[in-house]
Amino acid sequence: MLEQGAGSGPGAPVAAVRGSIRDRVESAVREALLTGRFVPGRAVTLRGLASELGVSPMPVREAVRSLSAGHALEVRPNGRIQVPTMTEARLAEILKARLLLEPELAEMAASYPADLDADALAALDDRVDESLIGGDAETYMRFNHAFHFHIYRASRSEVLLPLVENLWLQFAPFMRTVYGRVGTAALDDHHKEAVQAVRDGDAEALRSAVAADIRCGMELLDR
Amino acid sequence: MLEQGAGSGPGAPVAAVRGSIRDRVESAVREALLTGRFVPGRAVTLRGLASELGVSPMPVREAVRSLSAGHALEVRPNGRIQVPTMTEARLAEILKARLLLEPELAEMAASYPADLDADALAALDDRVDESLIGGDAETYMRFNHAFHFHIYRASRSEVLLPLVENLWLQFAPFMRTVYGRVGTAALDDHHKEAVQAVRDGDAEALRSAVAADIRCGMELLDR
DNA sequence: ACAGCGAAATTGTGATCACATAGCCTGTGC
DNA sequence: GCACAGGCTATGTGATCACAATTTCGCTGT
Repeated sequence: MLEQGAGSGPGAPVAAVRGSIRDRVESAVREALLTGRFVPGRAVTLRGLASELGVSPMPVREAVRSLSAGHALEVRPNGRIQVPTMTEARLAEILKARLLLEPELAEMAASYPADLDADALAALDDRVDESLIGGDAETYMRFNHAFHFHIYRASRSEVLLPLVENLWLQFAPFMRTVYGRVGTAALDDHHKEAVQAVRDGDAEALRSAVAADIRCGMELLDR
Repeated sequence: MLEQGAGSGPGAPVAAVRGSIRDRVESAVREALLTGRFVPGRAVTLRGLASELGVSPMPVREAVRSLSAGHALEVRPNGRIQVPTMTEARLAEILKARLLLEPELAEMAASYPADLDADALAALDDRVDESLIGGDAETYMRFNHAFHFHIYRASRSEVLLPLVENLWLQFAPFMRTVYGRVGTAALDDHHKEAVQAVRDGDAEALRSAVAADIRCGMELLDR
């Protein structure tokens, strides 16, 4: 379920992955949350994750603790851990926060056209469209995330960006269940406008495109 | 240094030592950061904290991991942990984020006048003024934090509030060093206007007062 | 067949140990 | 006097063990 790349055999440090085992675990869980492989309400156990990833429970404890600090995972009163369930109030707040922060990041990013790299962005959008047609929700979520954060990362933000990353971790699992119900075909994003804004170097247009894209995803939920 | 017993002054609720040792450790460190007892650049070691608090390094590891996830503590490339140092860019972003989120929380809070409790809020502001005159930066920071979050908590926010808490953890240690240099006497907040707005039940006025208060603290830094 | 109870398994928490590495300090040679 | 090398210490990381609380499952009695 969570295997990532090369075999996790002992003695094979897997040069590609960086640093500590804890970081690998955290990356794996983040990826699972962002692509919707972890469904809301799903129980997450330390030993379970540990054995899935072939590591001891120790690094899992720290990774899970780190994620639950940002409400990407939920620690229930009895101590058990699970993927948070969504409520109407929480979703409304997440969308409010997104509309406040993400357009701001987009506007900041417009100051660094080289980092924005319109061609790379357009290529990502193509992959988004492909997966939309294919109806593969997991792939769609991966590339949609990549598209957005390709823009946001260009802002070179140290503060807003981590906040937004947390927000995505919080609503991604829920979105996956929505796509499971209504499918992905009905989605129409505003990525094209964003790409054009990047090509034009129009910061305000980029901000608007991002805001429109977020609102668009929101409307999907009224059904 | 980190004791959180009866010695702590009023206004320092410190979450009444619930449950796990890890939570106690995390609360203690949060409190130390928010009141400026942890100065930027200060080294934080697991064993050091553990012995200070009289616990084993294990719960400290998780508490520190949790805090570093929100950039309240910084894990350096070599693995060492320290209170983050402030940069101009980071500070600018934090203030931008505060101006985006905190007025929003204030406006949301206006929907719950009972929770806002104008009298309690005014009492907190009195304590803020007292400590401003006394020049006790640590007490001032404690009550200023209590004042703001008394308002914010009334919003019953589940998403924005944790984000703002993280922001405060990030800039509080730096503010302490500023107060150490310029003193607290020169501070003029907009708390009175906020209290009045609460009494009037004027959401827009409350939002403006909070925004003005944040901008005010920002101007202090240009010197 | 079903409700109630008790044993067993699961799970998070905390402690202790082992280890590799990065700092730091001291001692030595120039 | 100063630069450098050596060992020594401090520190984070990961593993394993013990334990209490909770859940879960199976058994029993009616």
